[in-house]
Amino acid sequence: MVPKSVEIRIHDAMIALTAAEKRAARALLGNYPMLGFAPVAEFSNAAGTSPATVLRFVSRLGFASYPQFQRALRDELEERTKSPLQRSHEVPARDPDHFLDRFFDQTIENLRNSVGGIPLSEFEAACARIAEQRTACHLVGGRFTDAIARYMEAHLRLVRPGIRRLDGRPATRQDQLLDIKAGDTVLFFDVRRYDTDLYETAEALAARRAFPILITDEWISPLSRYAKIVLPCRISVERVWDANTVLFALAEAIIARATELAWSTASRRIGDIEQN
Amino acid sequence: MVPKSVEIRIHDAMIALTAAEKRAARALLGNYPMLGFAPVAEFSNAAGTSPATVLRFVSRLGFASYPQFQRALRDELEERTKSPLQRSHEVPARDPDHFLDRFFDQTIENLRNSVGGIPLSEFEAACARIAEQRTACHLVGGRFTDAIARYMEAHLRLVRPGIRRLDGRPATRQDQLLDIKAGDTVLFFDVRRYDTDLYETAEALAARRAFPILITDEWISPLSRYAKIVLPCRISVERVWDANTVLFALAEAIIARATELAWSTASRRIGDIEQN
DNA sequence: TCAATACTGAAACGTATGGTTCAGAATGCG
DNA sequence: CGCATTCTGAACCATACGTTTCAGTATTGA
Repeated sequence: MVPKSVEIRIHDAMIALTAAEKRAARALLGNYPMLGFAPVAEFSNAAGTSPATVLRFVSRLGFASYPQFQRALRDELEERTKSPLQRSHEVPARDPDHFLDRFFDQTIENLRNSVGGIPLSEFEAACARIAEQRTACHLVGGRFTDAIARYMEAHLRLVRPGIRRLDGRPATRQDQLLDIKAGDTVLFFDVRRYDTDLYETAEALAARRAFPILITDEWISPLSRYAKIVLPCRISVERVWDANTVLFALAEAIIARATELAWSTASRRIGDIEQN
Repeated sequence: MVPKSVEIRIHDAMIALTAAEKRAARALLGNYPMLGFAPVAEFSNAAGTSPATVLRFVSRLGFASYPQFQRALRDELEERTKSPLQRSHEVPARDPDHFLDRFFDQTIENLRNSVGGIPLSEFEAACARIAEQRTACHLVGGRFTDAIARYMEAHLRLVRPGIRRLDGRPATRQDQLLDIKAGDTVLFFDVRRYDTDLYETAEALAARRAFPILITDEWISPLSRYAKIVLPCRISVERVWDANTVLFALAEAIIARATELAWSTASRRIGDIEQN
């Protein structure tokens, strides 16, 4: 029988490990396999536990001694670097049908497909617009996507002044609309089970000559009617759930790109804040 | 000055090495860097020379001792595996250098790597715990991750009763702690620039016998000390930004799985809500 | 061919490292 | 709440490991 990979051994054993031993396991997985080449004392230090526990951990993995464990790591590493595809940090093959793996695979698939559906020029234009500081920038999300709007708000506030997030409640929204000026950028998140309230909001904004950008799903929110820029994402997962991870990823990409574009001011603001 | 790679040092030194030392050098280059992790005796054996020669060889490379040489190898390996390499299996991208594509590629890579680092048993245990309705479930996020906590809150509220999100401000947090009972689940999000406030919170919770679950980054928040379950994610993007998309994806996976597990009640609750 | 020099590995040494024990702390159960 | 059990790390021990020494061997130049 081929000896099992150390990584797999850890996963298998994980459930039976004690608290301190788990810390050791995590530390090792955290920078695998390098930490295993360190002396026990350093390992235990990095894991925040005692050398004794590390030794127990190693023995639970089925190794007779620490050196033997290290040798296994070395052999494994050798095996890996010799194999045709340099699969330096590949997923250890385990049950490919497990929920988590399937879910992540699907998410990855969505990300892939989404990239293709987003025109680069649109993406660039959106980022440029958001980095543009002469006009204010407003963020609006729906029931679930509001969280994404908040995330973006928290980041963009570091980058530039004039960031606002519109509150979710339709009642207060009317008031907030008053602050939006002609030329202001408004970034909408709207996905399936499209929010009908938003529809009115968008209409009002169009009348005010704002610049609406829409991030939506593959079925495209009716808001697109009013949007100057539309960025569609693939969100369905196995036809059961809709997953907003792709929206989130896109939000992060926009944040990152806008930060680049507005770097001259962003760096100053960030610097100021870090000092406190 | 940045320390030179060991490999380069060897090449530089090669010309000045003696015959037996060259054998050592070749052996090391021959299966680099694994042989360097072996004890001196084994190294010398593999190189067909004596331990003394290996030591001399190492010292010629400019290292003060064999352990120091090994540490350099480890650091180097670490550096290498952390860099954004291995993008062989990818979308036939149009402009592969464009920001958006690169960003998504990196995110995909992070998702891939993250799956490997999360033990299924831990993931399952966390979901089961969150689906468990006899105890309350509290969510806590940091500066940016608070948005993710909110997202999760919005979903889990549909699934089961007893969901609460702790407010970010340390002042109000004290009051909120009072509501947490022994056995309650507390889900923390904590990534780099770890929130020191959270640390105290976690300590207090541990004293109250709550059940802390931690979602963190590859460097593992110090909170892990108190956590019963730790789910680490890969978040670094090209060493410049940290991206929380993976955290978000994990949050969604947990939501989805917990929904499955608690389906009997979840379906009823969702049905009730949809009717309105 | 011989002498001077450099190289090499066997053996001896001291230390840092892995391993073990045990008392105290934490945990879980009745 | 208190007992039994398990877990944990401090202190200790044995030894394997890196290191040094030194005598023997090869190499080079005269």
